[in-house]
Amino acid sequence: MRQSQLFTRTQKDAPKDEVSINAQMLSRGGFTDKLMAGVYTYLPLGFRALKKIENIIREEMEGAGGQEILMPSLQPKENWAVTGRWDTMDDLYKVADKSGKEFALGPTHEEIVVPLAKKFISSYKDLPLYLFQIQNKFRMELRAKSGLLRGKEFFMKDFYSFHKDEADLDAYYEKMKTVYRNIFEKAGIGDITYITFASGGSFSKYSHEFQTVTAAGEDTIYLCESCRVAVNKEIINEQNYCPVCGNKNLVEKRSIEVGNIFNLKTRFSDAFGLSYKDAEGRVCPVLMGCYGIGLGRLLGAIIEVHHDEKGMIWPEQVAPYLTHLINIANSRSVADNLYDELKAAGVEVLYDDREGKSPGEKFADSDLLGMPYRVVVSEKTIAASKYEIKKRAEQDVKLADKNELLNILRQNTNA
RNA sequence: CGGGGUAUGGUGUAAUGGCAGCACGCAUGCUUUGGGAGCAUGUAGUCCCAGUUCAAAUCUGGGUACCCCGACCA
Repeated sequence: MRQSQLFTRTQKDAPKDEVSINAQMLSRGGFTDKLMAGVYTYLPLGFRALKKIENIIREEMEGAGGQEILMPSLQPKENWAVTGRWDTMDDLYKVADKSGKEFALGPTHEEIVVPLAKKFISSYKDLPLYLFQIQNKFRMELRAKSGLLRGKEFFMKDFYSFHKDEADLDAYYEKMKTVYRNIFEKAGIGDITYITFASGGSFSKYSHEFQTVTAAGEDTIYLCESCRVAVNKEIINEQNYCPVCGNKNLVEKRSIEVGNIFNLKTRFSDAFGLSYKDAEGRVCPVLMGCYGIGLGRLLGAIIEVHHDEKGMIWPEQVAPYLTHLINIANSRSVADNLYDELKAAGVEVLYDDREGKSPGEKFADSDLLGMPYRVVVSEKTIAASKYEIKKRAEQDVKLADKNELLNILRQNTNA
């Protein structure tokens, strides 16, 4: 992408109504635009990062046997009346049409996916079944805050598993813990994201959250540093020691909940009468698990964790572009050629081809936007027949000829 | 939903009752090019509705929006 053609430009100052690091940097970098409190537009750079996250998640969900579907956001009241959540879920957006018929804007999709599954599940041979979607959710947050971390409309992956018995559900639930670990590892926050025991509701002792430790978090967890698991503050009164090793010396940390997995058992299949016939012809309830990740929140969490005073520092797998190519030479011809060659080699590159900008301004923009690699073409590099390459996260600058450059960038290209 | 705060060009800000100013951005021209360039000429603003006053960005009332703390948060 030629930066001279890019829809957005950077801003020197953050808008005064954004306080959180992620919102300030996303706004300054032109990654997102706030429409209203808790509701953001993803602009080209932000949308690319979101898509990178989406692709990581999709790959892992498909690897876990998930089949992707897309369910509606506009949902009939009747489905929510069946589970009782029309009246009890107080962050449910309710809308009505001209005739007075009422609808919910989906905050989650158990009320839709269970009746849907009922149309196709009738035998033990149909189980297990794994369905997921990546889609906008709506929740009436009375106090949206912290940029992308808590919104009224947000992009979420929700995954639902259907099982014939508890053993199968439990085994799959354990498997999903590993799948989730992989996702957060790829997203660049694996080392500071901890599986956390949280309230399990009425059907199981615990649910499990994936909590990323950062001062910007709004959750409080108690971490067992040796087991690398945590306990959410919400259950610390019942569970004040490590559930794995019994350690009582837990360390209090602030954290962001980037994922949650939940054992639903028969909570929703009972409500909708979702059952199957076993090999003996007996009617049995289907057991369910659900597994969520907020993509926007994850994106915000990545920035909260990976930034410095100059800007964002994107992990390679979620960066909008791998490389930021900057021309500060008098002519664009050398940089133009390199841009074409990088693209031809499959390297994702944002090319600062803008005229009339000072080098300082281009470097400052590059630091703000935070692509993993910066490649500079200048009079000095042209004279040396080299290119300058620098990692955003590191100070060292090195000169490389074209082959070296392509090798470095290619080995980080997952194309 | 309780409490607190804020609202001035696209962004950040100044002006406490008396000419709405500055910086960045943007536009045009010339110069400039390794860490947020220079000069010149332009562009663009007082959240909304009432009220007080000779006069309101400024005072009063109402509304709206946004931010922060708390509550809430399958």
